[in-house]
Amino acid sequence: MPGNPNFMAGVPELVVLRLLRDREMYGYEIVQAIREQSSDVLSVGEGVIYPVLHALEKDGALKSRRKTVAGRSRVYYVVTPKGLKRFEALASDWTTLAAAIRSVLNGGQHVPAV
Amino acid sequence: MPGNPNFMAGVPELVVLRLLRDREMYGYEIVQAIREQSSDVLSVGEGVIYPVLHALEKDGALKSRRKTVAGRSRVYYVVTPKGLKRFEALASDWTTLAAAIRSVLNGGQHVPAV
DNA sequence: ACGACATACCTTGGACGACGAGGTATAGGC
DNA sequence: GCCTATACCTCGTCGTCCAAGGTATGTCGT
Repeated sequence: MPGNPNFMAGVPELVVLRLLRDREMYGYEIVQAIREQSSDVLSVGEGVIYPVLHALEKDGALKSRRKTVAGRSRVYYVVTPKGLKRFEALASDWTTLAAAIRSVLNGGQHVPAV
Repeated sequence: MPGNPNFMAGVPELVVLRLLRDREMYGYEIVQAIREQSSDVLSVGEGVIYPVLHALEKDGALKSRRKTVAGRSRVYYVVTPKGLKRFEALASDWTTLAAAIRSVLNGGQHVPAV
């Protein structure tokens, strides 16, 4: 059957998990944090982030709670242990992948470990 | 309208152009070269490569010629100047992107320009 | 001679992620 | 009162990737 885990996909998910690993955040905040922390290179809009958050929560990787701050109702997310494991797996995959591509770009030589 | 250039896409294209920059190659050979040069991390099958080759040729980034080697009929591809420019643009984009993601993974510090 | 395998090309159908656009609601500044 | 920013969300679309399958021909073992 067709429809395989696209080897390139899942970057938004990875980034979201990374941000939430540090502290609890809400969707709107995450969108801007990604923009800022990547110096505007990554522009992952709300149309991407909210579905990712919902999917991660449904999967048990995140937990949410409503909080009202400064008269604003927000949905804050925190990473669960399961989410942390998932982050570590994704981060590892990404590192391997990026190294492999770099390796090809450099002419097929082996890239020495850091 | 929806349907934007997916910011993550184009890795197969990038890799194909990189390989062909060194020497002319044919599809079947490219598939295996990617596997080997990436130590099996990148497994980009024929179903990906052939369409990419056709699209690049149609775009004027590659030129093909049939050649028969050792009783085998093959379609060899070479990069055109246009293809070279395209490769350089893609490679630059990829480098920027990978740095941005790495930056976020490392905690949002600024990555100095290359 | 014949089957099995590797080489070499190609197309099709579909899954999935990413995306822009749009829709709702409230708070604060002018 | 109005506009903008904040904050949430969903829908439809689209591009990309992918496995599976199909064709053809050369080589090797038996």
